[in-house]
Amino acid sequence: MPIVRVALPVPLPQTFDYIAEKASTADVGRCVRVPFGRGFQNGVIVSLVARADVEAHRLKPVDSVLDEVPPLPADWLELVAFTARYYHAPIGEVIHLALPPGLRRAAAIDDREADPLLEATAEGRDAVAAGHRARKPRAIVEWLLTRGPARRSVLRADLDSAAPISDALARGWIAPMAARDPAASAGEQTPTAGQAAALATIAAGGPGYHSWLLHGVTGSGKTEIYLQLARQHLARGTQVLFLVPEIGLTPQLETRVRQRFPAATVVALHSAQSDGARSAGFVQAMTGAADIVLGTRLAVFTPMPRLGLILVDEEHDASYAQLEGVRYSARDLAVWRARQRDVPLVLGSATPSLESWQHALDGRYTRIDLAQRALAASLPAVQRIDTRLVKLDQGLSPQLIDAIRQRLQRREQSLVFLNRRGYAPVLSCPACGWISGCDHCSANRVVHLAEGRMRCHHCGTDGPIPRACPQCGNQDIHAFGRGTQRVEERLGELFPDARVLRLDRDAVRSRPQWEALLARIAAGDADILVGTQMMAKGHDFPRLTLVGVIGADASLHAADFRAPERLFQQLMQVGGRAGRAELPGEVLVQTEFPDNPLFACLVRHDFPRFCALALDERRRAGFPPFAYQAMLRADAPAIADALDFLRRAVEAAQPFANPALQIYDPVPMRMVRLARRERAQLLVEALQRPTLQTFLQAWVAALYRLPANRQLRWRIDVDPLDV
DNA sequence: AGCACGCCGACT
DNA sequence: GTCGGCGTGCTC
Repeated sequence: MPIVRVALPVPLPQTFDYIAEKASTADVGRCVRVPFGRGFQNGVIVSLVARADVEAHRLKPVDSVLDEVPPLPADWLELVAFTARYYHAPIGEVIHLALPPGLRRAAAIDDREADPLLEATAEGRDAVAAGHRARKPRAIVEWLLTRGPARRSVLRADLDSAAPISDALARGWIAPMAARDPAASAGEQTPTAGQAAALATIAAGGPGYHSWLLHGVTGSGKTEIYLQLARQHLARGTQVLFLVPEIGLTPQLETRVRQRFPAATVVALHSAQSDGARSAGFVQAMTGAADIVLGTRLAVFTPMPRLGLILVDEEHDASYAQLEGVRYSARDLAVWRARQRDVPLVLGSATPSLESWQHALDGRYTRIDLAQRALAASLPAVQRIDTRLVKLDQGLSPQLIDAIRQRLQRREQSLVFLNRRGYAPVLSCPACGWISGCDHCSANRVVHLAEGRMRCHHCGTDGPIPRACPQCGNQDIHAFGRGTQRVEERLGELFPDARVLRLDRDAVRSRPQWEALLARIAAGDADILVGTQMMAKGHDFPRLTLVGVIGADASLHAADFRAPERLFQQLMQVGGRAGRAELPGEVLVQTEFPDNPLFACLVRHDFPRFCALALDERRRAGFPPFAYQAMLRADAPAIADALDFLRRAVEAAQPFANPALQIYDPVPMRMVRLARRERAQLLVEALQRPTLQTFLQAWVAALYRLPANRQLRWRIDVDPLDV
């Protein structure tokens, strides 16, 4: 009697065996419905086994094998198994995360192409030539005749949304294209010398595994390189996986890819889309119908039978790391995946992560430096303003205010960059010392004057702004410090005729809102922008010539050893917004520490030098990438319980202790309290990855056996980014 | 995670 | 006398 091993979406570190009378090896990778406990669960058959790992009488029969969907391929199961093994997560949970919900339920899959590639027919041509009086359908034909075949969605987006596409189809003036060449490329740019050299180098690497680190400043044309590489691989008949940090912030990239490859089937995958859309895209990729999969970190789990190339844009971006639930880094998995499938991988960034940079120094990756900006613009002039020497006006130095004034006179745009939302980070009573702490977190509630609320940025709870001190009744309470709202307010007072626009998570809540604001900026309908880190991400602002950075010092001496890396990346990225084409840019950085080497590197745009300094520090301190870390985190309503669990975890580690492995003491987290729970953590470190992994495997198994209160939750974080 | 079983307070 | 609190234990 065949026995199948099934991964189920339960937080248990094991698989479950079932009897399946008619199962064969062909069913491995299929979704199944199985009885589990009281009810039923959907899972995936991961293997066929000769013997169950429990006594035979405990085995239950499979309820049903869902065979409308082709089974998930073996290489996909390997990827999922690797993820579970490396991140020490239950395999069922990894599958749960990697499979679209619709597919897990395995409803009938709609395989027909929802977005056909349309072309003008001979009849359509005649109708245009004859000047047929049906003006609107005729316009569609004319569009296709001038611009070439296009997807229905592209037509919809480009023409009047009410364009009668079905009418034109019914008239036979346009028709879905029968034969298509996915590599047909529209509007390809002639590569610059730098781009051509990069393309030649990568092409010389051949179709097998190779990791390339494409380092190019903002505007050096990395996207064009990605697209030309994609074209080369599409021409070979292979699929391209293109990972991006957040699709929400880069809507124009999806459009650009679709327009570049009108005949290719482009599938976008991200967590914000509907079940149906995600499942459809997943199946299209799995059957090989999709040519390009463009997606966020989730998309690394897309099965792709013809995979030929993996692209990871902005590889340093923190959003490749999933921080909740199963913790994984899509960038690191992409590297594993490229190796597994023996395909080339391109990691691109203007400011690569120190991990990737070091890999390039070690020769594991090959670095390609794209020096110039493609648009013949020079890099912005970066200057430090020593804030110890001047009087600040709501955080703004006289030099910055002057520079903004000059931009206003020249009708250019300025951006004040400040990584702090809200009006003021804390409200406080000078009489009794009361401060606006959050009841659920060890953080302060931030004043949001625009909304008239006090809000905790960690747990989201909010309340009205008190008029008097809740503790002593003093009416004279003050908002200390400043956030984007306060700077926006002050700039409005300083420059009453200027149009000041604030761009932060509070002002931009949705993608349409963001696009509307971007359009406003592009139209020149704003003079001064006040923005947080969301302004650092790749957008072009043609009239922006000044970036003022205020409040950068906070990250300079933060406890997190990665803070300077993030700061430098952020400042380089946001600085890259200044100056385009014919207008030179200027960046003014306000700091009390102008002598910090980080700023010296920034002034010279010397990313390699910054990396050398930062890596040297990391090496001497024994931090990643020169050590491998895992963090055990526990949280409970009371810190004592979290710490107690971690202490017992340390004891449980003793049998597997290894002199090459360092287990640190449990400590409360920097922000102990978050959303009514108190948190502690325990760091484990080794100089070699296998040392750490061998230990973790044994230790995590022991942790599952540790008795723990139901209130207590724990998780392991391999290669943690926040230490 | 669910969802059972299993022993101690206020209720028809 | 029961209905129900959430403390442990299991799920092939």
